[in-house]
Amino acid sequence: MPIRILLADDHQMVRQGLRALLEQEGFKVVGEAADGHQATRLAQELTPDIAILDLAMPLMNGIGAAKAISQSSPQTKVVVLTMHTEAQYVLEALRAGIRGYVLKSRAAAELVQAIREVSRNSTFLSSDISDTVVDAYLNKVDVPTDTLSPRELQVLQLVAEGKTTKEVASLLNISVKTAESHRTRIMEKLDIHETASLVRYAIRRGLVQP
Amino acid sequence: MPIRILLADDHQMVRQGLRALLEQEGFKVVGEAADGHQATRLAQELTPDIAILDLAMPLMNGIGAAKAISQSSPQTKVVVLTMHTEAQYVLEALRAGIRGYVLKSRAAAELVQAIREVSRNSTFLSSDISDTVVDAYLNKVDVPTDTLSPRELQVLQLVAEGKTTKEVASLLNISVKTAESHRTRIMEKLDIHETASLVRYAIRRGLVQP
DNA sequence: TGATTTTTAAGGTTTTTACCGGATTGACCG
DNA sequence: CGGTCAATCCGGTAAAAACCTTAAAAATCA
Repeated sequence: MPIRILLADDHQMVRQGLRALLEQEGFKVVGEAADGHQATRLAQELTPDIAILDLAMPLMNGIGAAKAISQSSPQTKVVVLTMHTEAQYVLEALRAGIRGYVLKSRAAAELVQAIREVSRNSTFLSSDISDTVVDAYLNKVDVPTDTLSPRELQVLQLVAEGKTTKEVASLLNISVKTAESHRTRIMEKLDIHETASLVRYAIRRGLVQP
Repeated sequence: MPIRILLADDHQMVRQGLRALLEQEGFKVVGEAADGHQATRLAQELTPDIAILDLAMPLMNGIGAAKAISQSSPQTKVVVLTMHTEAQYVLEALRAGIRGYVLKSRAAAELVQAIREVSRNSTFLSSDISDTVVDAYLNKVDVPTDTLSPRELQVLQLVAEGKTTKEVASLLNISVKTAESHRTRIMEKLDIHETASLVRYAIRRGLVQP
Protein backbone atom coordinates (compact mmCIF):
# COMPACT_ATOMS: atom_id res chain seq x y z
CA MET A 1 0.00 0.00 0.00
CA PRO A 2 1.63 3.20 -1.16
CA ILE A 3 2.18 6.17 1.12
CA ARG A 4 -0.70 8.62 0.63
CA ILE A 5 0.31 12.25 0.27
CA LEU A 6 -1.38 15.65 0.35
CA LEU A 7 0.50 18.37 -1.52
CA ALA A 8 0.08 22.05 -0.60
CA ASP A 9 1.80 24.85 -2.45
CA ASP A 10 0.32 28.04 -3.83
CA HIS A 11 1.73 27.48 -7.31
CA GLN A 12 -0.11 24.91 -9.34
CA MET A 13 2.82 24.37 -11.65
CA VAL A 14 5.13 23.56 -8.77
CA ARG A 15 2.55 21.16 -7.37
CA GLN A 16 2.27 19.38 -10.69
CA GLY A 17 6.03 19.06 -10.88
CA LEU A 18 6.29 17.65 -7.40
CA ARG A 19 3.44 15.29 -8.05
CA ALA A 20 5.24 13.95 -11.10
CA LEU A 21 8.39 13.39 -9.07
CA LEU A 22 6.60 11.75 -6.17
CA GLU A 23 4.55 9.46 -8.36
CA GLN A 24 7.71 8.34 -10.10
CA GLU A 25 8.86 7.23 -6.66
CA GLY A 26 5.74 5.20 -6.08
CA PHE A 27 3.96 7.54 -3.71
CA LYS A 28 0.28 8.29 -4.15
CA VAL A 29 -0.67 11.96 -4.22
CA VAL A 30 -4.27 11.94 -3.05
CA GLY A 31 -4.87 15.67 -3.03
CA GLU A 32 -3.54 19.12 -3.80
CA ALA A 33 -4.17 22.41 -2.01
CA ALA A 34 -3.31 25.97 -2.96
CA ASP A 35 -3.61 27.50 0.49
CA GLY A 36 -3.59 26.61 4.15
CA HIS A 37 -7.35 26.45 4.51
CA GLN A 38 -7.76 24.06 1.69
CA ALA A 39 -4.88 21.96 3.01
CA THR A 40 -6.46 21.71 6.44
CA ARG A 41 -9.82 20.77 5.00
CA LEU A 42 -8.39 18.19 2.64
CA ALA A 43 -6.29 16.66 5.41
CA GLN A 44 -9.49 15.98 7.35
CA GLU A 45 -11.31 14.73 4.31
CA LEU A 46 -8.61 12.49 2.87
CA THR A 47 -6.60 11.51 5.97
CA PRO A 48 -3.32 11.29 4.04
CA ASP A 49 -0.25 9.75 5.68
CA ILE A 50 1.83 12.81 4.92
CA ALA A 51 0.98 16.44 4.24
CA ILE A 52 3.68 18.34 2.41
CA LEU A 53 3.22 22.03 3.10
CA ASP A 54 4.87 25.07 1.61
CA LEU A 55 5.36 27.81 4.21
CA ALA A 56 4.42 30.69 1.95
CA MET A 57 0.75 30.27 1.16
CA PRO A 58 -2.10 32.76 0.98
CA LEU A 59 -5.06 32.87 3.35
CA MET A 60 -3.32 30.64 5.88
CA ASN A 61 0.40 29.98 5.79
CA GLY A 62 2.18 26.69 6.31
CA ILE A 63 2.70 27.18 10.04
CA GLY A 64 -0.97 27.82 10.60
CA ALA A 65 -1.90 24.85 8.49
CA ALA A 66 0.60 22.65 10.33
CA LYS A 67 -0.94 23.58 13.66
CA ALA A 68 -4.45 23.04 12.38
CA ILE A 69 -3.62 19.68 10.85
CA SER A 70 -1.73 18.46 13.92
CA GLN A 71 -4.85 19.21 15.92
CA SER A 72 -7.65 18.06 13.69
CA SER A 73 -5.87 15.27 11.81
CA PRO A 74 -3.23 13.83 14.16
CA GLN A 75 -2.78 10.76 11.97
CA THR A 76 -1.39 12.98 9.21
CA LYS A 77 2.27 13.86 9.60
CA VAL A 78 3.42 17.22 8.32
CA VAL A 79 6.54 17.84 6.25
CA VAL A 80 7.42 21.45 5.50
CA LEU A 81 8.83 22.20 2.05
CA THR A 82 10.20 25.72 1.72
CA MET A 83 12.97 28.01 0.55
CA HIS A 84 13.52 29.49 4.01
CA THR A 85 16.57 28.48 6.03
CA GLU A 86 16.22 31.04 8.81
CA ALA A 87 16.15 29.68 12.35
CA GLN A 88 13.02 31.62 13.10
CA TYR A 89 10.98 29.70 10.54
CA VAL A 90 12.45 26.34 11.46
CA LEU A 91 11.84 26.69 15.17
CA GLU A 92 8.35 28.00 14.69
CA ALA A 93 7.60 25.07 12.41
CA LEU A 94 8.93 22.61 14.95
CA ARG A 95 6.73 24.10 17.63
CA ALA A 96 3.80 23.69 15.24
CA GLY A 97 4.38 19.94 15.32
CA ILE A 98 6.01 19.30 11.97
CA ARG A 99 8.00 16.09 11.44
CA GLY A 100 10.15 17.07 8.47
CA TYR A 101 11.68 20.27 7.12
CA VAL A 102 13.01 20.15 3.56
CA LEU A 103 14.49 22.94 1.44
CA LYS A 104 13.30 23.57 -2.09
CA SER A 105 16.87 24.38 -3.03
CA ARG A 106 17.82 20.72 -2.50
CA ALA A 107 17.40 17.71 -4.72
CA ALA A 108 14.05 15.96 -4.81
CA ALA A 109 15.78 12.94 -3.27
CA GLU A 110 15.77 14.80 0.05
CA LEU A 111 12.02 15.15 -0.06
CA VAL A 112 11.67 11.49 -0.86
CA GLN A 113 13.94 10.60 2.03
CA ALA A 114 11.99 12.89 4.33
CA ILE A 115 8.73 11.22 3.38
CA ARG A 116 10.13 7.76 4.05
CA GLU A 117 11.64 8.73 7.40
CA VAL A 118 8.57 10.54 8.60
CA SER A 119 6.20 7.81 7.54
CA ARG A 120 8.18 5.31 9.61
CA ASN A 121 7.66 7.67 12.52
CA SER A 122 11.09 9.20 12.44
CA THR A 123 11.89 12.81 11.57
CA PHE A 124 13.88 14.47 8.82
CA LEU A 125 15.57 17.85 8.57
CA SER A 126 17.69 19.05 5.63
CA SER A 127 21.27 19.16 6.85
CA ASP A 128 21.66 22.95 7.11
CA ILE A 129 18.44 22.94 9.02
CA SER A 130 19.49 20.43 11.61
CA ASP A 131 22.58 22.56 12.24
CA THR A 132 20.31 25.52 12.84
CA VAL A 133 18.25 23.58 15.30
CA VAL A 134 21.27 22.32 17.21
CA ASP A 135 22.69 25.84 17.31
CA ALA A 136 19.47 27.26 18.56
CA TYR A 137 19.30 24.59 21.21
CA LEU A 138 22.88 25.11 22.36
CA ASN A 139 22.64 28.87 22.39
CA LYS A 140 19.17 28.77 23.87
CA VAL A 141 18.10 31.16 21.20
CA ASP A 142 14.88 32.54 22.45
CA VAL A 143 12.57 33.17 19.59
CA PRO A 144 10.10 35.76 20.74
CA THR A 145 6.88 33.89 21.23
CA ASP A 146 3.92 35.29 19.45
CA THR A 147 1.74 37.20 21.80
CA LEU A 148 -0.88 37.06 19.09
CA SER A 149 -3.62 34.45 19.25
CA PRO A 150 -4.09 32.05 16.32
CA ARG A 151 -7.05 33.98 15.09
CA GLU A 152 -5.13 37.21 15.28
CA LEU A 153 -2.24 35.74 13.31
CA GLN A 154 -4.70 34.62 10.69
CA VAL A 155 -6.23 38.08 10.44
CA LEU A 156 -2.81 39.69 10.37
CA GLN A 157 -1.73 37.54 7.45
CA LEU A 158 -4.82 38.41 5.46
CA VAL A 159 -4.42 42.11 6.16
CA ALA A 160 -0.79 41.96 5.10
CA GLU A 161 -1.85 40.19 1.91
CA GLY A 162 -3.85 43.28 1.07
CA LYS A 163 -7.30 42.05 1.99
CA THR A 164 -9.73 44.70 3.17
CA THR A 165 -11.44 44.20 6.50
CA LYS A 166 -14.58 43.31 4.61
CA GLU A 167 -12.75 40.61 2.67
CA VAL A 168 -11.14 39.28 5.83
CA ALA A 169 -14.56 39.02 7.42
CA SER A 170 -16.06 37.11 4.54
CA LEU A 171 -13.03 34.81 4.22
CA LEU A 172 -13.27 33.89 7.89
CA ASN A 173 -17.05 33.85 7.98
CA ILE A 174 -17.27 36.48 10.70
CA SER A 175 -18.85 39.90 10.73
CA VAL A 176 -16.97 42.96 9.54
CA LYS A 177 -17.14 44.31 13.07
CA THR A 178 -15.40 41.26 14.43
CA ALA A 179 -12.67 41.48 11.86
CA GLU A 180 -12.23 45.10 12.85
CA SER A 181 -11.98 44.09 16.49
CA HIS A 182 -9.24 41.59 15.74
CA ARG A 183 -7.37 44.13 13.75
CA THR A 184 -7.62 46.72 16.48
CA ARG A 185 -6.48 44.26 19.07
CA ILE A 186 -3.50 43.22 16.96
CA MET A 187 -2.44 46.83 16.63
CA GLU A 188 -2.85 47.35 20.35
CA LYS A 189 -0.79 44.32 21.25
CA LEU A 190 1.97 45.20 18.84
CA ASP A 191 1.80 48.91 19.54
CA ILE A 192 1.52 49.52 15.83
CA HIS A 193 -0.76 52.15 14.43
CA GLU A 194 -0.70 51.91 10.66
CA THR A 195 -1.37 49.22 8.12
CA ALA A 196 2.03 49.77 6.54
CA SER A 197 3.86 48.91 9.76
CA LEU A 198 1.58 45.96 10.21
CA VAL A 199 2.58 44.67 6.79
CA ARG A 200 6.27 45.07 7.57
CA TYR A 201 5.79 43.25 10.85
CA ALA A 202 4.01 40.41 9.09
CA ILE A 203 6.86 40.14 6.62
CA ARG A 204 9.46 40.05 9.39
CA ARG A 205 7.45 37.32 11.08
CA GLY A 206 7.33 35.42 7.83
CA LEU A 207 3.56 35.48 7.61
CA VAL A 208 3.69 36.86 4.08
CA GLN A 209 6.29 37.28 1.41
CA PRO A 210 7.49 40.74 0.47
CA MET B 1 14.00 16.43 -33.30
CA PRO B 2 12.66 17.46 -29.90
CA ILE B 3 12.65 21.07 -28.73
CA ARG B 4 15.77 21.65 -26.62
CA ILE B 5 15.23 23.52 -23.38
CA LEU B 6 17.34 25.27 -20.76
CA LEU B 7 15.73 25.48 -17.34
CA ALA B 8 16.67 28.24 -14.88
CA ASP B 9 15.20 28.49 -11.39
CA ASP B 10 17.00 28.94 -8.10
CA HIS B 11 15.30 25.93 -6.51
CA GLN B 12 16.66 22.60 -7.59
CA MET B 13 13.55 20.76 -6.51
CA VAL B 14 11.35 22.98 -8.65
CA ARG B 15 13.69 22.46 -11.59
CA GLN B 16 13.49 18.71 -11.18
CA GLY B 17 9.72 18.86 -11.08
CA LEU B 18 9.52 20.98 -14.20
CA ARG B 19 11.99 18.75 -15.96
CA ALA B 20 9.83 15.74 -15.21
CA LEU B 21 6.77 17.50 -16.59
CA LEU B 22 8.51 18.74 -19.71
CA GLU B 23 10.10 15.40 -20.49
CA GLN B 24 6.69 13.76 -20.19
CA GLU B 25 5.66 16.13 -22.99
CA GLY B 26 8.52 15.08 -25.20
CA PHE B 27 10.75 18.10 -24.74
CA LYS B 28 14.45 17.67 -24.12
CA VAL B 29 15.87 19.55 -21.14
CA VAL B 30 19.51 20.03 -22.08
CA GLY B 31 20.60 22.05 -19.07
CA GLU B 32 19.67 23.53 -15.72
CA ALA B 33 20.82 26.76 -14.09
CA ALA B 34 20.38 28.06 -10.56
CA ASP B 35 21.09 31.73 -11.28
CA GLY B 36 21.15 34.27 -14.08
CA HIS B 37 24.87 34.06 -14.73
CA GLN B 38 24.83 30.34 -15.09
CA ALA B 39 21.78 30.56 -17.34
CA THR B 40 23.52 33.04 -19.64
CA ARG B 41 26.65 30.92 -19.82
CA LEU B 42 24.76 27.72 -20.48
CA ALA B 43 22.65 29.37 -23.15
CA GLN B 44 25.84 30.19 -25.06
CA GLU B 45 27.30 26.78 -24.49
CA LEU B 46 24.25 24.69 -25.30
CA THR B 47 22.32 26.92 -27.73
CA PRO B 48 18.93 25.61 -26.58
CA ASP B 49 15.80 26.47 -28.54
CA ILE B 50 14.08 27.83 -25.46
CA ALA B 51 15.35 29.19 -22.15
CA ILE B 52 12.82 29.11 -19.34
CA LEU B 53 13.79 31.67 -16.74
CA ASP B 54 12.47 32.34 -13.27
CA LEU B 55 12.48 36.07 -12.48
CA ALA B 56 13.67 35.71 -8.89
CA MET B 57 17.19 34.35 -9.07
CA PRO B 58 20.36 35.21 -7.18
CA LEU B 59 23.39 36.96 -8.72
CA MET B 60 21.47 37.99 -11.80
CA ASN B 61 17.72 38.02 -11.99
CA GLY B 62 15.59 36.78 -14.84
CA ILE B 63 15.34 40.16 -16.55
CA GLY B 64 19.09 40.55 -16.62
CA ALA B 65 19.53 37.04 -17.88
CA ALA B 66 16.88 37.60 -20.56
CA LYS B 67 18.71 40.65 -21.84
CA ALA B 68 22.06 38.90 -21.79
CA ILE B 69 20.71 35.84 -23.59
CA SER B 70 18.86 37.89 -26.22
CA GLN B 71 22.16 39.60 -26.97
CA SER B 72 24.66 36.80 -26.83
CA SER B 73 22.44 33.89 -27.92
CA PRO B 74 19.81 35.33 -30.26
CA GLN B 75 18.82 31.89 -31.50
CA THR B 76 17.56 31.03 -28.01
CA LYS B 77 14.06 32.31 -27.24
CA VAL B 78 13.28 33.27 -23.67
CA VAL B 79 10.16 32.31 -21.74
CA VAL B 80 9.72 33.84 -18.30
CA LEU B 81 8.19 31.63 -15.61
CA THR B 82 7.29 33.49 -12.47
CA MET B 83 4.75 34.18 -9.74
CA HIS B 84 4.64 37.93 -10.44
CA THR B 85 1.62 39.40 -12.21
CA GLU B 86 2.44 43.09 -11.76
CA ALA B 87 2.48 45.16 -14.93
CA GLN B 88 5.89 46.48 -14.05
CA TYR B 89 7.53 43.05 -14.24
CA VAL B 90 5.69 42.08 -17.38
CA LEU B 91 6.55 45.21 -19.30
CA GLU B 92 10.16 45.13 -18.18
CA ALA B 93 10.39 41.54 -19.30
CA LEU B 94 8.87 42.37 -22.67
CA ARG B 95 11.41 45.13 -23.18
CA ALA B 96 14.11 42.62 -22.31
CA GLY B 97 13.09 40.64 -25.38
CA ILE B 98 11.21 37.73 -23.86
CA ARG B 99 8.80 35.75 -26.04
CA GLY B 100 6.64 34.16 -23.39
CA TYR B 101 5.44 35.05 -19.90
CA VAL B 102 3.90 32.23 -17.87
CA LEU B 103 2.65 32.27 -14.28
CA LYS B 104 3.69 29.56 -11.84
CA SER B 105 0.19 29.70 -10.41
CA ARG B 106 -1.17 28.21 -13.64
CA ALA B 107 -1.29 24.65 -14.88
CA ALA B 108 1.79 23.19 -16.49
CA ALA B 109 -0.20 22.97 -19.70
CA GLU B 110 0.26 26.72 -20.08
CA LEU B 111 4.01 26.35 -20.00
CA VAL B 112 3.81 23.61 -22.58
CA GLN B 113 1.64 25.77 -24.78
CA ALA B 114 4.01 28.68 -24.34
CA ILE B 115 6.97 26.55 -25.41
CA ARG B 116 5.17 25.34 -28.51
CA GLU B 117 4.00 28.83 -29.52
CA VAL B 118 7.36 30.43 -28.93
CA SER B 119 9.29 27.75 -30.74
CA ARG B 120 7.14 28.28 -33.83
CA ASN B 121 8.14 31.94 -33.59
CA SER B 122 4.93 33.15 -32.03
CA THR B 123 4.55 34.52 -28.51
CA PHE B 124 2.61 33.45 -25.44
CA LEU B 125 1.34 35.36 -22.42
CA SER B 126 -0.78 33.91 -19.61
CA SER B 127 -4.25 35.41 -19.93
CA ASP B 128 -4.12 37.83 -16.98
CA ILE B 129 -0.81 38.97 -18.32
CA SER B 130 -2.04 39.76 -21.78
CA ASP B 131 -4.78 41.86 -20.20
CA THR B 132 -2.11 43.79 -18.36
CA VAL B 133 -0.20 44.37 -21.54
CA VAL B 134 -3.28 45.49 -23.46
CA ASP B 135 -4.17 47.84 -20.61
CA ALA B 136 -0.70 49.28 -20.57
CA TYR B 137 -0.84 49.70 -24.30
CA LEU B 138 -4.21 51.43 -24.27
CA ASN B 139 -3.50 53.70 -21.35
CA LYS B 140 0.04 54.66 -22.10
CA VAL B 141 -0.08 54.55 -25.86
CA ASP B 142 3.53 54.46 -27.01
CA VAL B 143 5.59 54.85 -23.94
CA PRO B 144 4.81 52.32 -21.27
CA THR B 145 6.43 54.01 -18.30
CA ASP B 146 6.82 51.81 -15.33
CA THR B 147 9.41 54.04 -13.76
CA LEU B 148 8.24 56.14 -10.90
CA SER B 149 9.17 59.79 -10.89
CA PRO B 150 11.45 61.00 -8.07
CA ARG B 151 8.54 62.57 -6.29
CA GLU B 152 6.54 59.37 -6.55
CA LEU B 153 9.41 57.32 -5.18
CA GLN B 154 9.61 59.73 -2.28
CA VAL B 155 5.91 59.40 -1.57
CA LEU B 156 6.03 55.64 -1.94
CA GLN B 157 8.83 55.36 0.58
CA LEU B 158 7.01 57.49 3.13
CA VAL B 159 3.80 55.53 2.67
CA ALA B 160 5.68 52.28 3.10
CA GLU B 161 7.29 53.64 6.23
CA GLY B 162 3.85 53.94 7.69
CA LYS B 163 3.27 57.64 7.25
CA THR B 164 -0.34 58.63 6.78
CA THR B 165 -1.20 60.64 3.72
CA LYS B 166 -1.54 63.66 5.97
CA GLU B 167 1.96 63.17 7.34
CA VAL B 168 3.36 62.66 3.87
CA ALA B 169 1.77 65.92 2.82
CA SER B 170 3.20 67.90 5.70
CA LEU B 171 6.64 66.28 5.37
CA LEU B 172 6.77 67.25 1.71
CA ASN B 173 5.05 70.58 2.20
CA ILE B 174 2.24 69.77 -0.17
CA SER B 175 -1.48 69.47 0.35
CA VAL B 176 -3.10 66.25 1.43
CA LYS B 177 -4.85 66.14 -1.91
CA THR B 178 -1.58 66.27 -3.77
CA ALA B 179 -0.12 63.51 -1.69
CA GLU B 180 -3.20 61.47 -2.44
CA SER B 181 -2.94 62.02 -6.16
CA HIS B 182 0.70 60.94 -6.08
CA ARG B 183 -0.30 57.77 -4.34
CA THR B 184 -3.10 57.14 -6.79
CA ARG B 185 -0.69 57.63 -9.66
CA ILE B 186 1.83 55.25 -8.15
CA MET B 187 -0.82 52.58 -7.78
CA GLU B 188 -1.95 53.10 -11.37
CA LYS B 189 1.56 52.79 -12.72
CA LEU B 190 2.33 49.69 -10.72
CA ASP B 191 -1.06 48.10 -11.22
CA ILE B 192 -1.37 47.75 -7.47
CA HIS B 193 -4.58 48.41 -5.63
CA GLU B 194 -3.93 48.19 -1.88
CA THR B 195 -1.57 49.83 0.53
CA ALA B 196 -0.38 46.44 1.73
CA SER B 197 0.82 45.47 -1.73
CA LEU B 198 2.42 48.88 -2.08
CA VAL B 199 4.40 48.27 1.09
CA ARG B 200 5.54 44.87 -0.10
CA TYR B 201 6.56 46.39 -3.42
CA ALA B 202 8.59 49.10 -1.66
CA ILE B 203 10.35 46.43 0.38
CA ARG B 204 11.18 44.43 -2.73
CA ARG B 205 12.55 47.57 -4.32
CA GLY B 206 14.64 48.16 -1.22
CA LEU B 207 13.04 51.52 -0.49
CA VAL B 208 12.32 50.48 3.06
CA GLN B 209 13.37 47.73 5.39
CA PRO B 210 10.80 45.15 6.44
C1' DT C 1 -14.83 26.40 39.72
C1' DG C 2 -13.32 30.91 39.04
C1' DA C 3 -10.45 33.90 36.39
C1' DT C 4 -8.65 35.14 32.02
C1' DT C 5 -8.19 35.32 27.30
C1' DT C 6 -10.19 34.78 22.98
C1' DT C 7 -13.57 35.42 19.78
C1' DT C 8 -17.46 37.31 18.59
C1' DA C 9 -20.35 41.61 17.66
C1' DA C 10 -22.71 46.45 17.27
C1' DG C 11 -23.59 51.55 17.25
C1' DG C 12 -21.83 55.97 16.45
C1' DT C 13 -18.04 58.93 14.91
C1' DT C 14 -14.10 60.25 12.36
C1' DT C 15 -10.94 59.56 8.78
C1' DT C 16 -9.54 58.01 4.43
C1' DT C 17 -10.14 56.79 -0.15
C1' DA C 18 -12.20 56.83 -4.89
C1' DC C 19 -13.51 59.36 -8.47
C1' DC C 20 -14.64 63.38 -10.63
C1' DG C 21 -12.64 67.66 -12.06
C1' DG C 22 -8.95 71.44 -13.35
C1' DA C 23 -4.25 74.39 -13.28
C1' DT C 24 0.59 75.17 -13.81
C1' DT C 25 5.25 74.18 -15.14
C1' DG C 26 8.99 72.47 -17.81
C1' DA C 27 10.87 69.32 -21.17
C1' DC C 28 10.82 67.53 -25.62
C1' DC C 29 9.47 67.34 -30.70
C1' DG C 30 8.27 68.45 -35.24
C1' DC D 1 7.59 78.42 -32.29
C1' DG D 2 3.39 76.08 -30.86
C1' DG D 3 1.78 71.69 -29.40
C1' DT D 4 2.01 67.68 -26.52
C1' DC D 5 2.85 65.33 -22.40
C1' DA D 6 4.49 64.05 -17.99
C1' DA D 7 4.98 65.81 -13.42
C1' DT D 8 3.35 68.44 -10.03
C1' DC D 9 -0.20 70.63 -7.79
C1' DC D 10 -5.07 71.27 -5.70
C1' DG D 11 -10.30 70.90 -4.72
C1' DG D 12 -15.28 68.74 -3.89
C1' DT D 13 -18.27 65.06 -2.94
C1' DA D 14 -19.95 60.51 -2.08
C1' DA D 15 -18.61 56.13 -0.48
C1' DA D 16 -15.76 53.16 2.09
C1' DA D 17 -12.96 52.07 5.69
C1' DA D 18 -11.06 52.71 10.12
C1' DC D 19 -11.61 54.07 14.94
C1' DC D 20 -13.71 54.21 19.69
C1' DT D 21 -16.44 52.23 23.04
C1' DT D 22 -18.86 48.70 24.95
C1' DA D 23 -20.02 43.99 25.78
C1' DA D 24 -21.29 39.20 25.78
C1' DA D 25 -20.58 34.21 24.49
C1' DA D 26 -16.96 30.76 24.23
C1' DA D 27 -12.83 28.68 24.99
C1' DT D 28 -8.83 28.05 28.00
C1' DC D 29 -6.32 27.88 32.02
C1' DA D 30 -5.00 27.64 36.77
